Amino acid sequence: MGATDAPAWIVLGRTDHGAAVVLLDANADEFGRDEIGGADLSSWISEAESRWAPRWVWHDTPQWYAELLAEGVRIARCHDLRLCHAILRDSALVAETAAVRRARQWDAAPHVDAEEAAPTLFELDDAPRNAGAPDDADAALAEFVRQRDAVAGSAESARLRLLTAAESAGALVAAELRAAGLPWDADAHDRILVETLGERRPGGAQPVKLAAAAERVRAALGDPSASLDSQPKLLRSLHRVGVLVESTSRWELAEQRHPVIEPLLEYKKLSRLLSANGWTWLSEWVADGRFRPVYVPGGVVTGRWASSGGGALQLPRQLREAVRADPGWRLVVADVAQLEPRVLAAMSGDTALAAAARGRDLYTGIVDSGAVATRQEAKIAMLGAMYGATTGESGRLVPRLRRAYPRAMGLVDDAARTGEDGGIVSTWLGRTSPAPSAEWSAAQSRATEADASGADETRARRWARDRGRFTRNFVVQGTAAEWALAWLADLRGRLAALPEVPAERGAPRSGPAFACRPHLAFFLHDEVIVHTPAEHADAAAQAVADAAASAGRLLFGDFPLEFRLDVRVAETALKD
DNA sequence: TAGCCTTGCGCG
DNA sequence: AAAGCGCGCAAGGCTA
Repeated sequence: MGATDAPAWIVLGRTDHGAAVVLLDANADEFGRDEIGGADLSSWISEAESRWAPRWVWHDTPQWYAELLAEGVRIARCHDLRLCHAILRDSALVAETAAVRRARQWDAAPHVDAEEAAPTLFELDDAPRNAGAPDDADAALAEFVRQRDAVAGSAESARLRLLTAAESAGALVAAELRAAGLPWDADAHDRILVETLGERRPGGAQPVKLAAAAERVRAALGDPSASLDSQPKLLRSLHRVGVLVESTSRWELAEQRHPVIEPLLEYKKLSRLLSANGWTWLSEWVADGRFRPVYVPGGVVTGRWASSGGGALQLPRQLREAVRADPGWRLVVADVAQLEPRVLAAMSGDTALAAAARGRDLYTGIVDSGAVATRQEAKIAMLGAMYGATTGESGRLVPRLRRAYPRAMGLVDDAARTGEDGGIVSTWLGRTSPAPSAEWSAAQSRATEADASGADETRARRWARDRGRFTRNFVVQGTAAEWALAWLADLRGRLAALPEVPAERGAPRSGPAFACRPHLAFFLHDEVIVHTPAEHADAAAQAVADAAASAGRLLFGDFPLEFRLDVRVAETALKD
């Protein structure tokens, strides 16, 4: 690495023998280019990172960063071309999307590890969508320039810069979360399973307590061979003994009075634990004291992360006790109180709702304002407003919120109306909802034709309402996801600046780039878990809180709203 | 027998 | 059977 001006950006691309690097100045003008052999790549990147702290531009974060992390190289900033392409291509804030939209090769699905990919992935007729984004430097540079132009040409370029930076930072976090893993105590998990399901039995037989529950169900059904795992068969068995339900869901069963109900609900609960997070899950997903789920940034239309494998987004609260810090380490478990209503208050500029949220539980604040009588009512009403409830208690309470918080409610009502009319809506930073499908539009025009049937009209109206509820929620859920990305990105930086502990106090199972300092270990929409040496736990907890305040300012400036956190420092993630 | 669909339930 | 959004996953049943 020779003497050269500091590049603001470095574009990376694959070559046959390693990587091509393109050095760009702050205007994204190229002023240098080099080829690095594969064996030297991580050390070159490491040195460039410490010398210049550039923003790395690459086609797809997991395909570059996983390997760097494995070799102990951490970077501060990147620009993920695939993720940013998806945002800019659809954003209503971009005035001229044609160039980005034309670059179809960047419409790539999230990368899936070769070992996890099903063979069919490459046989489908929409193969180009799954082919992955181009990985050579010239293609990356060209796409980067297109994206820069798209952002620069926007009247809201500051928001789009923030969004693309946050999305890219999220991609780094996702790779780091996978590399670090969530500390998981397999023995504690096993104890929970044995305690709940009973002793494991050989030969694939059901564990003791589960089998006992099954026997009680069969006794109540008067049928020793009744099948409990097949919905149609179970339904017929229930009908035979006079339990006339239409489904076998918990909600409907719970309303029935019959000796079979209690053991059946018990059986379903235990059976669910066994199949979703039993010993099979444990041996498949927990290795060497870590649960390493695959996070998929931007995997949900709203901008939330999805996950692939391991059910990272569905870990039952029941198992939280198995999340356990390494010896001498602690967990900082933090979640945001009522994130979405707070985000709604901020983005709509509703000072009355912000006032209700100040210094307290937001739902309590709504009660104190006199809009509704109880906290439970406030919660049901607020969720109903954000999800589009029209019936039941929720639908009945929403109008009271409309009177008390017209600006906030006006924002979601407008989003719903736009969606019903076939329009698109955008989050605070500019992520934009997909346009309606051709089928949806066809159904709407069909309903306006002179010979449209009543069924045509009913269907069109139902689909319009469905879409209205989607766009109503999109703006809130999507902006909440943006806030959470900003929180994560800021927190990641703060944790990296905390002091290391000596190597012998490290958490070697967390991977070389994290082993000796506080690091993120889990993220779920509005919650983070940080794994930290005990002596830095307070500093890490402070970082979590400071990052939340920082994220609020980054998105909403001086708007008087706090994002309250519930922060706990403990050895397990068990909720008290 | 593979692949798709439905049901049900876990999470926010 | 949730009312009212967004997901992933396992299991059974159906179909080609």
